Amino acid sequence: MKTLKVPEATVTRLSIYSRFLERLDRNGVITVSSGEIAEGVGVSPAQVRKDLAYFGEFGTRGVGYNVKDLMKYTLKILGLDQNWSLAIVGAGNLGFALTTYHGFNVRGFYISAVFDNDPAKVGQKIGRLEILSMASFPSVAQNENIRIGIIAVPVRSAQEVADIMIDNGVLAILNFAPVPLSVPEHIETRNVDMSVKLEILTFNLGFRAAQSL
Amino acid sequence: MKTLKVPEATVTRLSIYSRFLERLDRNGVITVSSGEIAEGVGVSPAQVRKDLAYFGEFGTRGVGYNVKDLMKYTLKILGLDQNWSLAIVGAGNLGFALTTYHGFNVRGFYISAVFDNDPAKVGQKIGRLEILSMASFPSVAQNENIRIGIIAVPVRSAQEVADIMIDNGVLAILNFAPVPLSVPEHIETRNVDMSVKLEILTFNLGFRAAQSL
DNA sequence: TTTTTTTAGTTAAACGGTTAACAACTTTGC
DNA sequence: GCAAAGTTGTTAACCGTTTAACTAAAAAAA
Repeated sequence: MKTLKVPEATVTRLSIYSRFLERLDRNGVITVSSGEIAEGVGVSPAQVRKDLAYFGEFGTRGVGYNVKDLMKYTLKILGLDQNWSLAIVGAGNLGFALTTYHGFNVRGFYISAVFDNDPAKVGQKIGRLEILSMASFPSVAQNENIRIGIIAVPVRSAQEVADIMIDNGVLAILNFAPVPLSVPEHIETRNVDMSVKLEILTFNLGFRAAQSL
Repeated sequence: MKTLKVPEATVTRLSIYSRFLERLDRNGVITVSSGEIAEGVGVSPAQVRKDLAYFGEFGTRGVGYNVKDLMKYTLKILGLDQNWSLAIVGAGNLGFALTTYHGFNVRGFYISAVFDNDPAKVGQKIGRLEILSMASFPSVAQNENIRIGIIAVPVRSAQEVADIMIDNGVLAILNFAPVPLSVPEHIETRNVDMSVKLEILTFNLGFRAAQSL
């Protein structure tokens, strides 16, 4: 099979296009051009076409793209034509927010379980979910077929949690702890580092100020 | 002044180096080499040296870098040698989590105020902070010298909130709503899109599965 | 004191992603 | 039915980042 390498930036944009297409579809839009998508999400039309070209031909020359079709294609490409069981580890404020975050539940993701090792938290409920002890992670992960884990624990526990996840069949980890995880090659991880983004902002504020001296 | 263009990826890594250096410093490490930093954060030694070279010469050949000094330099470069007043708008679960998130308070950031327009929330407290109505944003932003805003409201309100922030002197916005903000050129914005990261994971899971067929 | 080892800083090459131009195709208007 | 306008898919040039190799300098060893 031809191994076409898709830039991660393309996947990121694809996710954004997909969301934009959902919005268009909800608004009853039938057809959209690369230029309109570009305008809507803040990139160039060429970029939109190039990104889509990695995966096939979805449009009609002279016409554009059928919104509903392209939306379905993008969801399929992103692996969102199936449901993914998530487990969140860490039921602090962030874990709580993630568990109740509606954005996850609308695009193929389903939070199956929430774990925390604080005895004071175990047994409490977040919505429909009871906070479970990490001791039950293996059985729950198996029963619920959990392939994706979300880490919302402090830095000091993050690696340990990742190891447990991986030992129990988790293939991909979204890590909110500001520390790089050490994982086997076949495990996918991405960090959501809010502080880094914030520091890019302060860098730019200071840098610009310095340049305008 | 010579306008050296620093790649955003470099700034991102600088933030990560900086945090790693803090950890080394806490552990009493005096000197560190580019190779050790690289090892610690998962990049190449050449990358570390190249990144630092954008800003000056901080090391000693044959020796390495003084941890404390390099830590201070990176903090300075990132604009973290001063305190930044933040305002969070949106006191839902995410806003609550961000307000209580300790990671922000340790690196030059200080949350000065939390806003929400839900009358049921206004007046309630999150730790030391009372949730304020958006009506008070202008005066508070001025009094507290707020230059950075964090948006933790639903998509439908995000742009409106951004506009209010910008009208009241905010120069940089960290946006947690999964929608691109439309802002004047001189305003810095970055999105923290948790769903996009999650969808990169599912893409990679599916993509790899397809390739191994 | 000289040589070897270590490591930063610099330069150039390789790589990858973005941009822009163009060819192919569809629809619309005349 | 033909020409013009619109829009995609593709190719190639451009640009920027990363990687790697090299040079310079310091420390350690001989």
